[in-house]
Amino acid sequence: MRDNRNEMRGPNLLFLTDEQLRKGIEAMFFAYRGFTADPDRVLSEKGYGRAHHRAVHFIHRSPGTTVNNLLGILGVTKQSLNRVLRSLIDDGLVESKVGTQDKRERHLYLTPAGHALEAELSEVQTARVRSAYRAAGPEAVQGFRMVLEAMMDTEMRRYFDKLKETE
Amino acid sequence: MRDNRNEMRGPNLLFLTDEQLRKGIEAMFFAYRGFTADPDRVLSEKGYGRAHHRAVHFIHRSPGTTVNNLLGILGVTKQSLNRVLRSLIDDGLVESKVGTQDKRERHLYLTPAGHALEAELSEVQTARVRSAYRAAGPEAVQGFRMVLEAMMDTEMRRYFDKLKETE
DNA sequence: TTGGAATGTCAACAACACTGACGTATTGTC
DNA sequence: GACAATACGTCAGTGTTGTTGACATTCCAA
Repeated sequence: MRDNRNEMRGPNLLFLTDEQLRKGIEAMFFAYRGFTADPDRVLSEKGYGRAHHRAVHFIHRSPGTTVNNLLGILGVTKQSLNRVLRSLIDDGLVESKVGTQDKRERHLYLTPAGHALEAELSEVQTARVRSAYRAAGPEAVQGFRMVLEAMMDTEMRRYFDKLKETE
Repeated sequence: MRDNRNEMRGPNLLFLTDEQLRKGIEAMFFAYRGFTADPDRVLSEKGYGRAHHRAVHFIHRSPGTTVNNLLGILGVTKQSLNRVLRSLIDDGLVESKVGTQDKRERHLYLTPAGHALEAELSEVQTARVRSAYRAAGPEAVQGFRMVLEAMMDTEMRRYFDKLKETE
């Protein structure tokens, strides 16, 4: 059985009760739905899915990234990623260039059309996050980010920190 | 084009820059993966998926809830939910009782086996959230919750608040 | 009592993840 | 130069989870 008496250890641990934790879990569930709702709408109009969004986002973030690197970030199999990349390349949103040093690698870039889709997706998703940030205030946002980072797998945090370096 | 010059409106708006927002988006993505990783492992051992987890969670949370109510909370089609409920009922984890007042309704309850699975899933997921909360501290947790709530669709927040009433 | 609304079920299909196996080109090593 | 390892792509098969469409049952109100 889980320790359910954190309350008795002092008032500063009240935020660790099972009830608080469960509400955090539910908040995470509902919020993530909102988080993806707007991009999902845009994507489905164009016959794409969430997987395409993720690929486009991280290629935009790290232009020239290799397939292997993207695989690590997204945490899916190459077969799964390949299906998505295939359609993006065929539709002219992503360009795949053979590596100059290592010709086995493929470096991925967004085409102008790819940048347009990225901008559209980013637009609607950022709007919601911005609105949430504004409503909650700067200190809340800092706490939000701290909890999220602590919630990641260590391996994922490595990728996250790498992306953060552009800060 | 999005306004990219919030910095110029005063130092208190620095948290609303595009860069900050994008990092928030990525944090949300990576953190949600961690958030679901542990339950996913438990579920796949037993031949279930994330949808089963959600159903079990909310039936546990609101015993006797109807299919229709669950539909609203989960935001999927009834056909999709039905498949999940079907397997849970067949496996003896969930009981479906015909309503006494309105015989069209089915009221859902966890069986002892259902409660056991719920406890196991809750255990591993809560452990991660608890650890993240502990690492971030109470004020961060409060901010985390505020941002998440502001990020929900208004309709989802209604469900969330309803669940919160048991506080 | 009859027709419409609400509730739930069955069937078929699509998106997207997975495993496993294999092929090809390139790189690095012995 | 032979050979293993790496990077990428692909084919085939499977499973979960979402979708639409069709349909049975139950309730309620005209």
